[in-house]
Amino acid sequence: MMAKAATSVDVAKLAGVSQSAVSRAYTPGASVAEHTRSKVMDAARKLGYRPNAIARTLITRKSRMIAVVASYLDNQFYPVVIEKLSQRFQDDGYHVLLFIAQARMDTDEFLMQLMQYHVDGIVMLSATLSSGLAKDCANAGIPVLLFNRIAQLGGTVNSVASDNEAGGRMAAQALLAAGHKRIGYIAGMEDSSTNRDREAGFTAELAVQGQRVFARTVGHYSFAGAQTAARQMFQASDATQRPSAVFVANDHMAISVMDTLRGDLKLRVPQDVAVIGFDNVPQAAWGAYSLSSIEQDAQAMIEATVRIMLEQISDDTVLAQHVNLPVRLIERGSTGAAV
Amino acid sequence: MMAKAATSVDVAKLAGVSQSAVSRAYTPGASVAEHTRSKVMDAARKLGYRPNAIARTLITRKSRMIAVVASYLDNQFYPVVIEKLSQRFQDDGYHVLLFIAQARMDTDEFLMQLMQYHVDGIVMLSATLSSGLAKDCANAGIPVLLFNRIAQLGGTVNSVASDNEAGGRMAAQALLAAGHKRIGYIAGMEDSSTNRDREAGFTAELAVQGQRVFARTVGHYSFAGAQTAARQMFQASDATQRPSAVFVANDHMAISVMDTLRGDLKLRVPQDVAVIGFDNVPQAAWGAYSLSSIEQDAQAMIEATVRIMLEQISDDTVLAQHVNLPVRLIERGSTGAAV
DNA sequence: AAATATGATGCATTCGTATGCAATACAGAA
DNA sequence: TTCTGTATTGCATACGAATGCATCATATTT
Repeated sequence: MMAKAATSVDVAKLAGVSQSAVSRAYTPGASVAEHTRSKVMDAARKLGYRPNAIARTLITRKSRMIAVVASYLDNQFYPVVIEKLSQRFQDDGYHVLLFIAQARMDTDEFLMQLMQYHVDGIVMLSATLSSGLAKDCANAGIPVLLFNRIAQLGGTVNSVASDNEAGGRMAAQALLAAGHKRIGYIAGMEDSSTNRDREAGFTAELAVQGQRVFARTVGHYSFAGAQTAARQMFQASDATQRPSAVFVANDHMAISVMDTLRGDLKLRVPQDVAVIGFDNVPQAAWGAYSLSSIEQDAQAMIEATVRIMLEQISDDTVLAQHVNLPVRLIERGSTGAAV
Repeated sequence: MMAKAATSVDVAKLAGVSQSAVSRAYTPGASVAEHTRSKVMDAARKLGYRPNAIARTLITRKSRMIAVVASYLDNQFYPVVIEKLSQRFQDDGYHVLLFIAQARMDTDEFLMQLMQYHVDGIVMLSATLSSGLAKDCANAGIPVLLFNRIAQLGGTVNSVASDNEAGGRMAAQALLAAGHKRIGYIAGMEDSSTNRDREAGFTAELAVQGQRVFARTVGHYSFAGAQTAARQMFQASDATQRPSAVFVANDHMAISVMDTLRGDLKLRVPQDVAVIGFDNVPQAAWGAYSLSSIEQDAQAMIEATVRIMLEQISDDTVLAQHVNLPVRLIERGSTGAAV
């Protein structure tokens, strides 16, 4: 057993043609007679031949592999995106090399390894990459795309994101329209572009209506961090000392906030505190939460991502693109809307 | 721009040595003088040289890539596993090629593509593979491991799973101990080994105590399917006509069941119906659900998976292994336990 | 029938690295 | 000093498929 796999030479021999003919039989658009092609395919079938993608990559310099870099998959937004993104790439004949960025390891170091595999492109779902590495990728002709965040790295890096600022404004409008006067904000990571933009839109819209953020704490986009942030914000026993509504920078944290409000602090949602999140992850629709949220159009983001990557792979003179997609308010029970 | 990457030949030229010397400088344990190695490394640094993993794979026949096949990432059990599994493989210098099995495509066809990439091993997180393909993999010397399911494919395929039968028994014991007399079961996929074993253990333990399953519906491991299954099972308005407790084949469905019980059917958990799930996904601990569950030791499963894969990669005479790990009951509010 | 265009095929080379083998250098031993 | 052993090094080749170029066969045109 463990018979060494058949090569194009073996197939050629059996089919009575040259190795080139075999190669051409597998190359769409190549110049081969239908007659020869079928001879090749017959021989290939008999031998169980499959072209060796590694050897092909070596000479064509296209691996048809896309690296996808993610960090925490706790936040359900990412698994959903990874699943759909993989499917879309697969539909176009690309394969996804998944890299989980770990806090304890050097992301740059790992990306260098990916470059050794000659990936055709890199999609960064979470961690950002250093400007030095961005330059390396540009030099190597490997397109890079930041998903759900904005590039602060000059013109070589693409980005696909939602209109987070507009989303922040929508969240403010929803809470203001419900008559809230004391509105809090629980931030994600201070230095992330999503947090910055969501907060900017949010405070700007509050200002339009003559309000300011009543309270602000930081949850670092983590479940545990959000719990702490919620406790800090709502510790006051006097109801007038705490917000009557809160905008949480993403759903992942918002769910943690709701649990904390109800469980630890014995506050009702939405009667005592209205909560609105961002992303519209699947769990936001779960009955126990019925979380109002600003929906990101994940499907559109994915389509844009795939389109841009394929464009840049096929033509490396295409300039970096920055896509900003519209978001949408989904009102549910957590802001007092009819469920 | 887009300078073609430096090759070992370029480095050799600059360092004044042969290409072989460069190769050896990067091969642990190869015969190179320290003097030459440092000359090579200096030159490599100047040129930004990185060994080409593709070319290396072609000749060594080891890609250091592991294919991970998953299907639905909705069930949070899988994202968690994928995240940790990727990290563990990364720690050992392996890279994960992720394949999302889609219902509409032929999984076998896709796996053939993976084999073209000369992956060193395949981990199947969900979809099973055909016996024909299993044989192909064995012939090609590619170890295959079924994660969270048992192989029904003879001796060539490894598997790592939990003791699902014991888990089913634990679930039954927990509900019986609470005094329930009408106990239902909501099944996953009828033909999956997990469903089969969990149900077998569950009904066996009920039988020991002189009970039978009071009602049974099928949720197919999907969120929507579980909703339907719950409605069917609990439609009776007369409380004595419906179960007072239900074991749901996994947490993903159990959460859907709880939502349906509370939202649609206006039943309280655990007062009207006790619910217990399987997997102990992160969401089971969320305050709004506080779902009792049979915990799978994901970390141990991952360790076993990595260990087996690495063993088989380094020595293809190692026989297929079947690991069955113990599970543990986690009692929470949904079965009336103190929260 | 001769001239030209078109399609099909094979030859030889290439991609970048690893490795068996022979050659060399240098050490210590006799 | 000469010989034997060991550590380095370079040469040449292999991995498996793609492709430019030349060749040859067939179809079309005049």
